[in-house]
Amino acid sequence: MLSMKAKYALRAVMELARNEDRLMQTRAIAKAAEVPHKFLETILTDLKNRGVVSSKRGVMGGYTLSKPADVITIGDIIRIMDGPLAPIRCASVSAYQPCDDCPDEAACAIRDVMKDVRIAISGVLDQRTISDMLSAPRRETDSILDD
Amino acid sequence: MLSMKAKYALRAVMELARNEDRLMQTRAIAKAAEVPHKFLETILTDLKNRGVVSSKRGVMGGYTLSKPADVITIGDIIRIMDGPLAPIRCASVSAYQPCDDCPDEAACAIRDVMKDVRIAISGVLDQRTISDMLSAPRRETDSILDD
DNA sequence: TTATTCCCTATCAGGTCAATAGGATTATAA
DNA sequence: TTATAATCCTATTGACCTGATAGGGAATAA
Repeated sequence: MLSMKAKYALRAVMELARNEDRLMQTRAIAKAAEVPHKFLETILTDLKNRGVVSSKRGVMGGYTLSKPADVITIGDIIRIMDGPLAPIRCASVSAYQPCDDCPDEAACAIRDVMKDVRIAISGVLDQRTISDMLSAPRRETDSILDD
Repeated sequence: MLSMKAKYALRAVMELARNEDRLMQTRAIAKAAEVPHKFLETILTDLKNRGVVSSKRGVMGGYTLSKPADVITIGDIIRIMDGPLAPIRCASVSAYQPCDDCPDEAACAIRDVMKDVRIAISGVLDQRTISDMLSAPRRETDSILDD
């Protein structure tokens, strides 16, 4: 599940990317990205703590991306907001933790499948960068697969 | 995120699959699958309403799968327990719903990526069946991709 | 007719999510 | 040096979701 927070963060970062290196104030970002202003502040704090954006305080202050938009992936942003991509902790690399009700992890078929799901998800989200999203080439990916 | 409920459901269905066509009581399933008994009852009710299992009441009653284990996919079970696989409703086929804060869905890059994620997830979960999980061939799928 | 088993409704505590409030701190411009 | 504009910090809120249990009703085999 993609949280509101992650969705907002993606929109905010895209907005910053559109503004190149110019500082942008929270009010302006909030308006452009349609994110509640106070909520956006907490989001930007998280992004700052994880090195995605930089800030400058005081009059004429604001936020910028701290690295080029083409090295920031969608996966980066979503991990910061929502945590690991893996559907279950025991299938996670960065946040591995065993299930406390699992008698034999090595033989767990569920974990096995979820590892593949994790790979599938990160395969998509770590390929796409913020700059990819800005110059989104309309693809026709409607498939027969259900969800 | 895979909920406890979905995880329990998978284990329960696997247990029923191991028992072939024999009726199995909730207590036995709960013990074998290590699922809290009362919680399991609600899970089995859901599975029954969606045609995955059948039940018989009274003395000597119990549950069985209502179709062969090799036509029940992991995706089936997870959808019943946790809802659509898509990370966001606007990217869902079976449960599509527009974001109420989206000015132009056709131009939404986020939706575009999430559609690909949905395809990636269902690509994994709809290929694996319950019987696949029982005869799990230990694969070496540890990858470099992070999560 | 009784023991066993599934079935139904209701409830619960704890946690997470989305969002806001209210002000402290810092920096610029006048 | 002061007014102002901005980020930053702490705390709180209501609504909803999750995992789980309680208590009994209804069917059925022995």
